[in-house]
Amino acid sequence: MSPRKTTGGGAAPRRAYHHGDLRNALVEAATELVRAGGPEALVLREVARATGVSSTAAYRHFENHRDLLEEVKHHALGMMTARVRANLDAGTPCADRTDEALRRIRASGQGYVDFALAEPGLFRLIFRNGHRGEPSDAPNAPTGEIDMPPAVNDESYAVMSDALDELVATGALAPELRPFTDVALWAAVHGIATLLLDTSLAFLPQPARAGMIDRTFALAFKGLEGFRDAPEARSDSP
Amino acid sequence: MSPRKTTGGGAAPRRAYHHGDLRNALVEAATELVRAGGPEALVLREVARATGVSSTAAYRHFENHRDLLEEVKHHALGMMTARVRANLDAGTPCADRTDEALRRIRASGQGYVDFALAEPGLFRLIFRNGHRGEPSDAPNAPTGEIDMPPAVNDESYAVMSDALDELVATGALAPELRPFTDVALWAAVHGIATLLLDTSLAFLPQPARAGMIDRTFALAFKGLEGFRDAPEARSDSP
DNA sequence: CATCCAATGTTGTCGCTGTCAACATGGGGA
DNA sequence: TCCCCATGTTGACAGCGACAACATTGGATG
Repeated sequence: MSPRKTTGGGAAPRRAYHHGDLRNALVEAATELVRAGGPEALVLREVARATGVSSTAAYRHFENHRDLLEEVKHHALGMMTARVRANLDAGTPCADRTDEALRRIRASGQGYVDFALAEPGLFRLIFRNGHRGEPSDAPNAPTGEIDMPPAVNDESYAVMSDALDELVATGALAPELRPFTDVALWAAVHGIATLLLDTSLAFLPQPARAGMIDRTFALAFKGLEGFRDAPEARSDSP
Repeated sequence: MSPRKTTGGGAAPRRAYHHGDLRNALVEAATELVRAGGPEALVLREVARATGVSSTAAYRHFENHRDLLEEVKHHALGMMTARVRANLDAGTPCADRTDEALRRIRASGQGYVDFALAEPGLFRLIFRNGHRGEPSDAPNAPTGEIDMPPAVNDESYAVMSDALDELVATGALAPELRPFTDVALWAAVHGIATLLLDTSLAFLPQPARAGMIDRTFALAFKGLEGFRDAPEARSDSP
């Protein structure tokens, strides 16, 4: 089945000592485990077993369990951004710049939630710091820069962030409110995805879950609409 | 130190064979472990060690690892609701019914985030389904009822939910938009808390983090403001 | 083409964990 | 007073991550 780098054409008896592409095969198998059972399901020995290799073979390609997990995380993150981008390209662009920016925000957010619900195991892995037994905590670390790109998934986050800049450019978003609004939108989208996965909301029938997503998006976009003018102006009309 | 159920007043030599309150002591020690290192740090043998008891003693009070974890979860959830309630009672009530409802929503949300940032280990445990190796997935399970209380923490959630009902009563929230809006608000609050804990946002300096929380709340409340009228009316003025 | 070495894979082992069965203890009801 | 069962202990097993020592090659070098 899998393309082994065997010398002759013999079937099974003479197993190739060197796998040829073990690293990728391990990542693949590990990804499958995480997809099926979440981050906790990634067991080194089982990955080796699934790949048909000895228990410690993985140590030639990864430092330790954590290292392999990190690799799978990157892999999963790639799948996620791909999904977001696909969802982005699926829709038809709007002529109006503001509408187009809003469309992109909505599309990327929808793709984000779609991925989370379609691949809960991978999604849980992506948002996970703190390995087995580690303190998993590093508050106020030495990052220095405030305006660093704070995203986890650079691309899909950049889409939304750029769209917000575009809203500022078209006058649909008050410049004073631009900072941190990307994070606020991200929070809404990430929050509904997480809640639908990790709380009792997971047990609700599909229509209710869809309604919750819609309402969350509606709330966020209504809020964004309200961000058109700076908060200082208390009067209803100029 | 700890009140053992010894017969005499002797100091140490004659250890009481029966601990007397082992169950609570175990939960306490386990909670401390989770507080320090997150859910993964809960190790049965270490809990026993910390309590000064044999490795398998816990099995007289809990079915297994998962069972103890679940108990700690309940314990942690109690702490969280306590924090929310404290934050709620700390503020001064508003005279206006609408303002008071909004104040309660904001206060409970703020308490929610405060707890998450103050106790990341416990917070992570609370929002966690899927044990070691389990599928951790149960979509569209047999819950039947749609309008069941979907919350994890009944009390603090009920506060917000009741406040939304109050907003409908005072005319500050369109009745058509009332369903699922509780979840949408919860998503925003839960989202920002989760992001600040589990992503690179955790490394940003405090002012930036505070700004993100503020902006998230502002976005949510602006959205709530926009929920005053039903979405069908497209005109700007009646 | 022959040689050898470093990359790659294996075996054996250690300490740790969760869990079970069998045994020990003793407090409180008959 | 006695004895039973809840409570705690000891010993063991399998599975895990990780390391050290060994085996096997493929490809660069002569």
